[in-house]
Amino acid sequence: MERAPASEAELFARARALAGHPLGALAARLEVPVPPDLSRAKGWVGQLLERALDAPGTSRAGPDFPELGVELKTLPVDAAGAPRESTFVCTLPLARSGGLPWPRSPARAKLSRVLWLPVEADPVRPLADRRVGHPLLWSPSPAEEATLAADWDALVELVEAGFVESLTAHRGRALQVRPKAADARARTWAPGATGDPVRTLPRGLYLRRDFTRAVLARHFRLPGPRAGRSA
DNA sequence: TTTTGATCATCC
DNA sequence: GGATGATCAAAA
Repeated sequence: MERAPASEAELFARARALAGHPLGALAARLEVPVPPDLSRAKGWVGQLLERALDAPGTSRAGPDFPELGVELKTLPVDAAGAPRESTFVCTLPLARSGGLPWPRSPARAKLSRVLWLPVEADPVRPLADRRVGHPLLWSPSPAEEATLAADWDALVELVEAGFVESLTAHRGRALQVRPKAADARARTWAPGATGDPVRTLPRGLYLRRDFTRAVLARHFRLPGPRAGRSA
């Protein structure tokens, strides 16, 4: 396992082969040390799976599999297979979002083709024992894409109008804007209310958990939103 | 310092 | 319990 997968089919086959395996076994095979927990290694699972799937490299710009145009996203899920967290999409280009329509947005570029890889994320379960789930190769449906596009346009419009400081994570049906920085003191430039640039906290675009839950539910028959108790 | 990978910690 | 805002590490 050294070369990058040459096709989507090969990538997906490799991902399927990981299903059911504990992270500890994959880490051992790759000779990667397992941290005691994720508090000081929040990206560890994602980076481990990149390696397990022979992604060309880590921390590069662009899709994880450039030849295939596929983005890899690990997804922390609970015992029922439902996502436990929102999903980071990309940094929000605060200073230059103006005139950037959804079709050419970095968000669309990231989300046009995604290999979702669920991973058990029950915090009481030791990291090494958490298993990889079944993969899903996904592109937004027309309805999903319409929702994403509408969110992008609305959020970017607020930023352009100088409302970044009052933009909270409550905005957006599928996409939301949240801090994305080393800490709360980080600063970048954004349009201000007066039209002059102002320094502000860097923001990222995240996929709401209900959105990814629905994506998984359509494919895997998981409990959807407001699912009742089992009979 | 920025981009990549995300989860943590707190408040409601 | 769940969402929001804050934070952590590696690599380039």
